Amino acid sequence: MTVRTRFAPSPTGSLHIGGLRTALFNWMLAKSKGGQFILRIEDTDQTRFDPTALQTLMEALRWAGLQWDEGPEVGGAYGPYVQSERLAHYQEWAHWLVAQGKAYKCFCTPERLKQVNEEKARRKQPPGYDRFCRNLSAAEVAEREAQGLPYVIRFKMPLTGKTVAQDLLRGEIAFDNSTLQDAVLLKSDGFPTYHLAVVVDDYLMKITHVLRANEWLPSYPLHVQLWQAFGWEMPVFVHLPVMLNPNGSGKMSKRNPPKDQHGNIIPVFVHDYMREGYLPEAMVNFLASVGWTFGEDRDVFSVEEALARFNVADINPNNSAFPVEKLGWLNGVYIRNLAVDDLAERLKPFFEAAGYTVDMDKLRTITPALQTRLKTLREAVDLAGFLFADYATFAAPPHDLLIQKKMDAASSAAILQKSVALIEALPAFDTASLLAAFSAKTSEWGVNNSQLFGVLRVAVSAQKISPPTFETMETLGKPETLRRLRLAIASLSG
RNA sequence: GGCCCCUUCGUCUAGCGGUCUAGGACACCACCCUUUCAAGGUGGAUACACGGGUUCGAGUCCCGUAGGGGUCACCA
Repeated sequence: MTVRTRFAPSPTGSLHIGGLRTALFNWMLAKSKGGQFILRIEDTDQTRFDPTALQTLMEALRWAGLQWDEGPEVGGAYGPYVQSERLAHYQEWAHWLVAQGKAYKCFCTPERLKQVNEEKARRKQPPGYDRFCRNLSAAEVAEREAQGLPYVIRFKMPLTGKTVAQDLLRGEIAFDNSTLQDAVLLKSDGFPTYHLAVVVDDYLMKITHVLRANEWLPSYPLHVQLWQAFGWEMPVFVHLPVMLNPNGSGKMSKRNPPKDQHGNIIPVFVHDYMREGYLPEAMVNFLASVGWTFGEDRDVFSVEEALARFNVADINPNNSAFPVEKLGWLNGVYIRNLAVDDLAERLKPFFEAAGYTVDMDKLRTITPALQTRLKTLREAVDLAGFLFADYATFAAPPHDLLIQKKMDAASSAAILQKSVALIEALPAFDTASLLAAFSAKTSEWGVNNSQLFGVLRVAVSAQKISPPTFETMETLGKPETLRRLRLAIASLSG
């Protein structure tokens, strides 16, 4: 039997980082077994539908390399893959359950439901539907239908006994049926709830393994009962651990975004990570290693290597804090492993997004210096954006930035004067030549490396932190370097 | 609160009854290197939640307790 897994998000907004991991595990299981990975869109809540979400979702999945074998834009033998286009199936099966006596029509209004719950709250009873319509006689039902009253279809949960659910990671989980509800299967607008749609579709689409967030565990017995009521053979269920806030205090939420130790907001959407310049390879490596381990004490691995040894049963069932710091480190590792030209190409759009016009020759010149300094691609803009700014707008840095430890304006200006002369006399203008020429002068000029290179750095970059000074100079070119040094001298003497 | 899940360093984790004086990684600290910032090198500190069992032997199995998390919609 070929393995078929699915990722079934609802298009209500951007893709959550946790959703991407759920998709990844599903994809890994299918791909590691030579099976199919299906994308299904669960848009059964008309009130929360976001028309832009589907595109965003597919973009994020493709960015991460999780191409689906069946689903929107690619089709497949079990379509359509959008639930709002499959209403007839859900209605058919919901009414089938009613005909079998396993579900019933409920005519209770939202107002009555609210009243029931308020009454229960007053008596300190747990909330829930009181099953009023479950006991309606055939005549009473017929009468309400004749009146044209709207209704929902509810599942007739067994009142006694236990529902035993199987989870691959946890074994058997038993629930007392008496604690379970008569859940709504079909809403009054004719749309199914998640519970009905997920069971019907997983069956119809021949899904063999359901990997979903463990938030679904509480409604799992309902699903088990549904599968049994239909008489269908269940897929294997795996409830995935949830990624919590970095401090472990709760789910990573969109409304209260988590913060790191510096008070910076930690993004929860995949698109935020794309925008910050995380590499998809690093992101996949990272997500795969939260809840699952490659083994051999290895933390850096390719997705192909992961596929070769992936086994769902090895997933760790306990929730985990979202290790952001590790993601940054991993992304840095992947950046450092990139070929220089590749990195330069990936960096280009980030400079452009910041409004700079990118000269690829310049970018390639400075890229090796940036490579060991980045955790994200976007950080390159803060570090080296000045290289791509219009030279005409360059303003000489202020004194206090220029003047290094144990130096003053006069000595700094003097050093810069000598530097101008040295560069002008230099036959070549590249990092190695500059380094050799300047290194030879420190003792003669009575300064140390830190002082000399420091004043030069600030003079050409106007930044205290920058890529290495001579790489920066080479990238700027000789005329611009000299111009900036003279500007600094003028600034110091002014 | 009811129900359900989970519990090894600050964090992600290895461990599936003896090889554990508990291994790796991130973060942290120190030192080295050094042109700022990084990267790199070396070293260091830090964990089996607690209490009972089972067993010759428990981080590993069982039961309690505690803690954390999830969930209680005509949302998914």
